[in-house]
Amino acid sequence: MGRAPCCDKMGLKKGPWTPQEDHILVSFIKKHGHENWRALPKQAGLLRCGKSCRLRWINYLRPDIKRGNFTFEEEEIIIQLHEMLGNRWSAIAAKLPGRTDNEIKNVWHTHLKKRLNQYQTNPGNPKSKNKTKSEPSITSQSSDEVPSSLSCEISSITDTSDHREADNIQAENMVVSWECFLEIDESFWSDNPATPLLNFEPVSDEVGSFSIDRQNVDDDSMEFWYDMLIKAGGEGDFIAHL
DNA sequence: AATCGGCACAACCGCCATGAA
DNA sequence: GTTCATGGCGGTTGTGCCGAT
Repeated sequence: MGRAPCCDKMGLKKGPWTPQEDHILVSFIKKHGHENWRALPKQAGLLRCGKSCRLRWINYLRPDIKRGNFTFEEEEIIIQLHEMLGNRWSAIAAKLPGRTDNEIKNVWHTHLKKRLNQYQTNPGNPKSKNKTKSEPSITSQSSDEVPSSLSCEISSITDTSDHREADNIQAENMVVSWECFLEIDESFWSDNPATPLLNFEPVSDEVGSFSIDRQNVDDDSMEFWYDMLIKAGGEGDFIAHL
């Protein structure tokens, strides 16, 4: 009921698009727009179904498509949005101008899922990612010493939640408390191998605190946990107080 | 040089939502 | 209210490329 017949049943072409077909499609859309995808291939003289034309245009031929590799910032945005939105690729794509849901889906399955697994299964290891200006950083006020205590300052809020805070508690151990409206699945805490290092005190899925014993946690793990906090809550810089 | 396996990505498939008739 | 056409979305597949053996 209501479903259009499949392309091959109508004797239409499938498979990779040729440059000639691309040219025909682009020229037609530039001239006439794409008000009716189903009628378009017939009017343009293409032996393709409307669905195929639409996909080709949206994922490849649109003039505002950004070609080339994803930047590190884009990948980080995808990871964060995926945590919030799940596999809603079109919603994620809407936040990344010039990128398509298909492209994001591909990059997720080929790169980012793996990277995320590495973070979670190996939090103590140095991350392979490159540092960028916009990333949170751990800084020590004395250049070559390991900080003995840390405070976390949340300087801004990046999502639409209108109420979120993270407080500083400066002590021997780092203690971070947060309050946000992102759902944090219970399994997140139990599945994470570094959890035993934490003194985790949940009040609810959304509110709680954890402390990290600096004696048992190296800098890379500290950074990992700070990243996790960023993903759950906000953004800012770690500042070490020696 | 040939083969194999993994990766990357374009394209397809099937389902759902929506709106018009 | 029902049926149908269409667009949109997420999952999956097909295929070419490239490095390892």
